[in-house]
Amino acid sequence: MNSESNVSSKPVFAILKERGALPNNTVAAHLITPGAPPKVVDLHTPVPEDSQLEALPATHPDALAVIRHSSAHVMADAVQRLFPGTKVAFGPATDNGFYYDYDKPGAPFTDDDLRAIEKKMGEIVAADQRFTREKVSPEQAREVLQKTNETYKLEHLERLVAAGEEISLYKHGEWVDLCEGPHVPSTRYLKAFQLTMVAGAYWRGVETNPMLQRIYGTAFADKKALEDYLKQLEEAKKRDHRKLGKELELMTFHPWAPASPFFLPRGAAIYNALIEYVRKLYVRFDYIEVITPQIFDRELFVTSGHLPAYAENMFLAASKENIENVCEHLAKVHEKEGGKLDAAEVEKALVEGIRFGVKPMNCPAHALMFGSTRRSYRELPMRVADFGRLHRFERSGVTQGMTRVRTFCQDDGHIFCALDQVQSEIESFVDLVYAVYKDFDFTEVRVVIATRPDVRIGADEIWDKSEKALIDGVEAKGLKYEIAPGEGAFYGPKIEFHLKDAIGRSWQLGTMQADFNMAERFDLSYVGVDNAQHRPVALHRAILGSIERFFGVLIEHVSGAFPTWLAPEQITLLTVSEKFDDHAKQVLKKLKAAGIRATADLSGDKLGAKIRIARNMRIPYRAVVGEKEVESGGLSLSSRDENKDLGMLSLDEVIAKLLHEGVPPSLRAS
RNA sequence: GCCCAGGUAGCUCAGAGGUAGAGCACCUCCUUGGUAAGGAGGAGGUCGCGAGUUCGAUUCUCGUCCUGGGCUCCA
Repeated sequence: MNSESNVSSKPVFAILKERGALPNNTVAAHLITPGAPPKVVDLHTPVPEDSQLEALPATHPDALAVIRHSSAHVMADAVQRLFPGTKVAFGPATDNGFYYDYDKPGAPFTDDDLRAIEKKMGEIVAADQRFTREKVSPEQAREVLQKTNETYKLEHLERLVAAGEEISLYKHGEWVDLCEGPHVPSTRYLKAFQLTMVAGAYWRGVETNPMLQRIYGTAFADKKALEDYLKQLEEAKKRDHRKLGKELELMTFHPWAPASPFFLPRGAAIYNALIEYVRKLYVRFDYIEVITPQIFDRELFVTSGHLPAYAENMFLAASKENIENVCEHLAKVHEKEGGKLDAAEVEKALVEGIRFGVKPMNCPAHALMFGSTRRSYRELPMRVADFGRLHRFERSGVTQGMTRVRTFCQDDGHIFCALDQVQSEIESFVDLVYAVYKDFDFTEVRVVIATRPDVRIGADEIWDKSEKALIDGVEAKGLKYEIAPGEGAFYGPKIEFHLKDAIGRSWQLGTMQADFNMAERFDLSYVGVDNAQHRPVALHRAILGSIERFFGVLIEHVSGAFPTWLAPEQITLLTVSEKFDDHAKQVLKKLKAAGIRATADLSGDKLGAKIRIARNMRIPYRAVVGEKEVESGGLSLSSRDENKDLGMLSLDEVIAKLLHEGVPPSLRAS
């Protein structure tokens, strides 16, 4: 932006036009600098005449972001026309649309308001107002924003000035915004938009800041693309694990256990199959499984650092005796202080008097086990697995179906190893994770490295070492990754493996965390080859993450149609009439004896109805039992996945087929 | 926790200041039917919970719990 060129500058559209490279649907352009990612510029921005440029059609993803950002401006314009006195804050494009945050005096926006705003936006679009960019001095910007009393924008301006950023104003019609752009040439280019919802959002996302009203919208290059997107959203809703979980009788919830799933028999079958799958892997990957307590003396959590670094997320537990002791203590203080008690005193008494904590993580228990006896370097790396149930108090507004719950089980494990074993443990864990995700047909895995948070334990040198170990490990495997600054756990940085749900929200499932703190806090050691004491390193890791969350994401991934190896019912027998019930019962017995999860529909329904029910329940195989089957001793099989009739198969063939498909792909014989 | 929207039968949902309705599921009976819903009848609700306004509240008001969408946080 500040490169001095001796070539004269011209607006982008003029240059492209001269070169005959400006198609009709162009909304912006890429300014290409060798060795750097292309920069999106608007068509009226002057650039050096010899610039390398590429016209962006409306359908290009980068152009879409421009369209959406411009839509946000037009929405803000419409809002301020309809609701004078409303201030604007931030209004960016997002992955699926755009939003703008408003400080609106009086009542929040209603759905009717949204429709009115859309209508006003339509008028602004029809007026074909040009977007213009103006490079200004901080003083000029200040003057404009003070005149319009845009206090949020003024605050932001001062940050930009402090950071030494170039300041620009964008204008369409009479509406001005502090904005770096780029934008479409004119409002007429906004052909398909829709406002979707209102939500509260804190100014700058900080909870102590005032809450603003955020209006979300979406915009596309044309009406058809918008309709396709809305249709896709509808489809995604059908796959929602909360809806399917209810329909397929997988789980249920009760207000008396908020955010805590009950697994119904069918859900429990899948849940157990997932754990069985991981257990088999543990045999192959040299893990040892342990079972640890649920409730601990608070001393454990003081030692581990969970109190106070994680206290807000913990359930504390007390015996009746604990509470009586606290009450007695407080009663005495109350008497001595002449009837006065201050809140701090009460809190102190409570926190100290409530003796127990419910574990939110397994690691402290594993540390105790490691420390329970003298350890040798020969035992390392020691890979300790635990399917213990964890409880975390999640704030009421953040829980969500199965993907964010208050009680869950992780395929958790801690690897105690020597410093020089860290790298290879990280690398082999990455291999393990990818092998597992492949079995579930998850291909879009996002890798994030989360670094030190503000609230943390341990010295900065230790954090430097931990973060480097993770980055080295991921790079050694040649994986692409993003850095999430400040997102690490309080005891160490994390590699996170993210997968998307039906609605496109990204969830962390697998994780590996390097922890140089825990061994220190629990004073863990092992005897080395040199006969001296050494500190082990602890690696926290989970593959599926929490079984609950993984289950939720998996339901959506397969739309409730679980592969045969996970399906709660692998095959169901459908009798043509009651006359064949006895035969069906015999076949059922044989299937079950062979280890197949089979059921039979002996209801009075007609065959067509039974088929419909079985299909709706997404059962992998349906077998019809009638006259022909009784005579031949076989089964007429049809497949959910191939969606076709497989014809008459002998019972042995059916059993062989189901046993084969009954194991995860990576464990099958052939 | 904060902002917004919800909570009516097991499920999906309609309804309205005068003590509730549909479809599916469930129960009984008829039908014994060969590849996506055969028929008839029946039972089932303190309209999330608690207060207030009212002659009367499931409907209006307030509080509370739960769910959903965001903000924020995490597996």
